[in-house]
Amino acid sequence: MLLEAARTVFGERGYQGATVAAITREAHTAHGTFYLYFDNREDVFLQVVNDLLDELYQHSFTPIEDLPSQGDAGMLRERIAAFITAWVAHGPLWRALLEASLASARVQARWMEHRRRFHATLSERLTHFGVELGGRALDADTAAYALNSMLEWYALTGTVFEEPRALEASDDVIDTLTTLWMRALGG
Amino acid sequence: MLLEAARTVFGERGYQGATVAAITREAHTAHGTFYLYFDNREDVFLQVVNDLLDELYQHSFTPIEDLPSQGDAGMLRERIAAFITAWVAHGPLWRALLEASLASARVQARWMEHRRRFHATLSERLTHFGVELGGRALDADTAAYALNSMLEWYALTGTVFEEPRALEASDDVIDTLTTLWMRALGG
Amino acid sequence: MLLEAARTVFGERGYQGATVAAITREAHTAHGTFYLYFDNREDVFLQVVNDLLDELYQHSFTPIEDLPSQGDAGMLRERIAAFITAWVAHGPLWRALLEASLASARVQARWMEHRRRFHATLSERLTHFGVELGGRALDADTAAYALNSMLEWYALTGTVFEEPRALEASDDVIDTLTTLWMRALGG
Amino acid sequence: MLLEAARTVFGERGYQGATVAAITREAHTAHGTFYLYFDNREDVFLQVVNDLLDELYQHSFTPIEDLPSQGDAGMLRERIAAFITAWVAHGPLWRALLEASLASARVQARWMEHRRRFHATLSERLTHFGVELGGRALDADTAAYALNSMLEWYALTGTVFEEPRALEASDDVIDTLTTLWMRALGG
DNA sequence: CATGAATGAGCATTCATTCAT
DNA sequence: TATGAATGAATGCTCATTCAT
Repeated sequence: MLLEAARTVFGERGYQGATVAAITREAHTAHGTFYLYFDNREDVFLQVVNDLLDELYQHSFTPIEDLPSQGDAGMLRERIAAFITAWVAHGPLWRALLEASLASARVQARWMEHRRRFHATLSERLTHFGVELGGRALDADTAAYALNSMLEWYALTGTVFEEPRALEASDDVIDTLTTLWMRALGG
Repeated sequence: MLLEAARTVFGERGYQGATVAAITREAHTAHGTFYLYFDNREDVFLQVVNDLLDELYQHSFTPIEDLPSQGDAGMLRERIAAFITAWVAHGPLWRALLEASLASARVQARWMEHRRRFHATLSERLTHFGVELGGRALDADTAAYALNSMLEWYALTGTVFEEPRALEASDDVIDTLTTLWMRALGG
Repeated sequence: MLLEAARTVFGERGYQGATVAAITREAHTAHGTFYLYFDNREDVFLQVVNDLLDELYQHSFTPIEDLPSQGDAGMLRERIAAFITAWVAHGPLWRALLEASLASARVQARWMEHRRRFHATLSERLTHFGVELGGRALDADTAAYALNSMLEWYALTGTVFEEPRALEASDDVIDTLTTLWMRALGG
Repeated sequence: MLLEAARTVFGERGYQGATVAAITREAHTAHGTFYLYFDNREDVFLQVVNDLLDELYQHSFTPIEDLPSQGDAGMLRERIAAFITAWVAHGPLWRALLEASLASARVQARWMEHRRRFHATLSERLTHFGVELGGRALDADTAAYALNSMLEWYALTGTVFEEPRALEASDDVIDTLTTLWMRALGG
């Protein structure tokens, strides 16, 4: 099937390297068949990453119910573990997503939709629990954005830049990231 | 001069969009002249970003002498401000760097060299000051990597994804990022 | 019905622009169904224009019984009006006919058959009434061909080239064309 | 040279049939060389027909100084002969022009510019000499347009539709066309 | 050192036509 | 009769790279 073939090829050759010819070759179909199902590479890529984005941002990171404290750090740890694991599991495709986001405004927009929804949720939580910065209130939006950036880039650089450290979701890594979050939020 | 022209063009059109023809046009030289000085686009790009990387990782972020505490948070704040400012100042070129890193292993390697040297320094500091996680020692490498990821991705997404939040280095943003660092490090 | 759909599509998109897919889409039939009824685009176009050509050359321009004179210019005027009106009524299809005639020898041949029959009739009339040129006899064939060319191209350019002048069959236009004919024929 | 090769190929294969590959093959150059000199087929065609259009409408048909009368029909005859000869000489290219005008708005516009300038000149002449229609003034614009249409379509159909009658500019043909003009104008 | 014309491989896209169901 | 998925040839266009001058 073409969608699966596309997924394979995007994983193997990235976004720019995935030609329509390569996809149809992988799928054992004629070149023209591709255009029966997709408008172009951008279109097929959007279909490929759509599920992935849903899984990452909706399933693995549902709203945090309670401000994490030293006591119930367990829930936060779980989310972080799920997030990192999801990235590690589909590394090559995330790399392709990054590439595609630099080449296609539509792909970028799709990704950003998901990210923003997640930030909004997170920011809301931080605001609700009144995280403080010294005496002043911590800018919840910025904090949410920054903490998410930490996870995202940690995960992305693992595959994208082949940083061995970030290539697997070991317990030590999860522990450290969780602790950083907890402390940053004043837990 | 060709190198300057290349810098301009990479800034305007990104890495993939920067053709040799565009660079020579900008430099008012003949197309063939390009190949007297550079092997190809990858080569010229490496020369263009070299200075930038030096500036970012060596100048703006020299080793931190003391573990930041609430009292002398000033120094940390300064470094963070310098880091973010450096990214914001050359946004389009960093975007091009990201693009290039996905297309060229050599560009990626060059960037990673700089990053790793910085991580090593930071990790060393954290180890030296014995940052603790609960009773166990915090994994200094991972923590250094994660905290830097936070800054880097915060800065990158500003230009790359046109996230308005991260497009300027406002005082509020610097404050928040500094606080997150301080707390994460147990300050 | 496919034939009607084809007529619509040829009118809307011209000959070259009318794809088999567009015709079957318009007809709400499957793509393959087209080939049950027609060999290809040329074939269906021939069927579409056949009626049109009959109408134009046989109905609107039946033989002229008498040499027009200033007195009974009425009949000639009527024919000319009918001819111009027929072209104006189906402008887009005539445009398609012109296109098709340049792409397909068979379409061209079909059109020419009709034109030649008309010319023959007209030429015969001119010969019969002994139209003279100075002292010598006017070349009836050439005259018939030229006068018909005048009308045809006047009508065609209206739609084909969007010459506003020739887009409607106003009384003034008909008058002028009639007068030119009458005088040319020595009436 | 590419322009000459293009001219040859347009003559041999028409507008639609003239692929860039055919032109470069004829010119013994690489495919890409074409795009060094032209933007696309439309562009090269415009350059090919530009001279032709100038020649036809400016040189062969300069303004008529005096209303032709039976006496000085010579000048009118000369113009008509020149016009018909010009068409006959480059038949295949005019055919291509007709094709191109149906496919490209820019080509059409270029042709129409020339035609309109010619019509304006002719119409002006007719007005100046006060050609009359019965008692009323003949619509000079329409008459000029129609008489030109006669010549144009006579000439075009010769090559385009391989009407043997119109394939050469014989004396008899020129005589007849001249007479038709003279009479139509009331000479 | 500098030029810029020429190259040609590479890729996306369209569409008439076929054929198994 | 009708379907519509599949085919693959054909074509336009880009651009890194070479090389004779």
